[in-house]
Amino acid sequence: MKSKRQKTRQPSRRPSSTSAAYVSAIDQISAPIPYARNEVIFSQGEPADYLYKIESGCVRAFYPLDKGSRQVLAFYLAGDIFGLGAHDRHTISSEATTPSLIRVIRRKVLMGYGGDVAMSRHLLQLTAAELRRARDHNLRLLKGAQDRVIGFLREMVQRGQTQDEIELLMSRRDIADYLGLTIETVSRTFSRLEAAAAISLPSPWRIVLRDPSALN
Amino acid sequence: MKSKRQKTRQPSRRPSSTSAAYVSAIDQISAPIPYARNEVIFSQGEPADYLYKIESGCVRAFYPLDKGSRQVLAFYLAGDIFGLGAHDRHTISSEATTPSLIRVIRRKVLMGYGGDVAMSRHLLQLTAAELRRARDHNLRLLKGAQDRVIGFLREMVQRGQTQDEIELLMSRRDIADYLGLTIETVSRTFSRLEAAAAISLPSPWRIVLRDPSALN
DNA sequence: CGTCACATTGAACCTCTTCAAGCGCCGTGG
DNA sequence: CCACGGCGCTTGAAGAGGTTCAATGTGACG
Repeated sequence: MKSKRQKTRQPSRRPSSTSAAYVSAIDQISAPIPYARNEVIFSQGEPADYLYKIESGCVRAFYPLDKGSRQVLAFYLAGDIFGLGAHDRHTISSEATTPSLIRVIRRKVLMGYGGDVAMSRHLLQLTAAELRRARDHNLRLLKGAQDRVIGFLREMVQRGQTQDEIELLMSRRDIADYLGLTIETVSRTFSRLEAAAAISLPSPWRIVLRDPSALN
Repeated sequence: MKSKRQKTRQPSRRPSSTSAAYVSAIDQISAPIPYARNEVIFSQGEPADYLYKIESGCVRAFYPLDKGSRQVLAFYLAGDIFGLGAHDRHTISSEATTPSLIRVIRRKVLMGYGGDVAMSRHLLQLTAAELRRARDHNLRLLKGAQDRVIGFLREMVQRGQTQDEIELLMSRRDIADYLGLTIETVSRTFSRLEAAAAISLPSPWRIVLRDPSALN
């Protein structure tokens, strides 16, 4: 079903050690596929044959827990690559939190058939970056509810495009499952931050940073 | 300084996808160095030129927080390799929790000068394994105190050699900083598990699993 | 216009933290 | 050799913070 993509390969570019060439290579050997809200991208236990790059939208990576609850490990936004960290089969699941465009790339195509050195290193760097983000998130889970929410907002600001406004592409449940809180606590904390004039919420999915310094 | 080791290569084994060849290579190009209790192995911000493999003992990897407190991200035991996940400089610190023997290996030696494909992949697998453990730990931090402690015990059993007995190579403070609890809560939880006949504590650093099924 | 999913707000409960004291081990020094 | 002092572990009681249960509010869509 996806055989014709295979032949679209890099003609004359030699593999440099920078990441730029590979990022563009990913763009060239794949087409964006639309995913609906809450649509499954891959599930725990499935063969990890593909990598994914987000064109637009947002994805949650999570462990499914018993009876519908889940622990969200990470959010991926436009430009992010995910699906790493699996040897053979995926150990986590992932779904779109909002309608998204996502590029799907076969691992084997990326690696070349024999295994390309520079691409290996690139994947290693990406995985190492994931590791650092997972560790940072560990830190966040130790603090109180307010600090977790603030940390989340700062992460969104840092990774988003805008400086003083955040477009939340995920639900309160997603945020709560990410921060290890209940949706009630998340909502209450938002309200408290608004009362403290640190932020304002024109709508539940739009957050304006009124006093960015108050988030420290 | 490392020229003569290079020729010590596996004679007739072709670079298979298993790790065995590289693990033994690590053992051959390094000698164990003794570290004292609480001795610093590397600190946040230092150049990440080396990898480390534990011969015996235990190491804590952690983020230093303000005023002496710290978040322990992982423990490394005999056989484990650590120092991964850094591009250029270490983002975490690490210290021995107990007198330990640790092999120190230059990254560049491992990688060969041009970059060895299979070794790249091996490091990628190790980093991916670290990522999975960091994510598992994330999960653990969401549960209640008793589940965190039980999860810790199960991890120690799984990674240790013995089946029904655990030799704790780290202090209560290390455990508490790892689980995001206070030392009081850790101690209380141990006592409660002992009262419930799930474990027994002949000494503070020795735990006997009396009822392994009770840890589920 | 009604329904449904999601977000917000309130009050009681529960768990973990905090503060404080007591215990046991081991090394040092008289 | 014994006494002392320090460090780490244990245990107890009060307090804070988050969860739980419950009700209300609000926007999207048929």
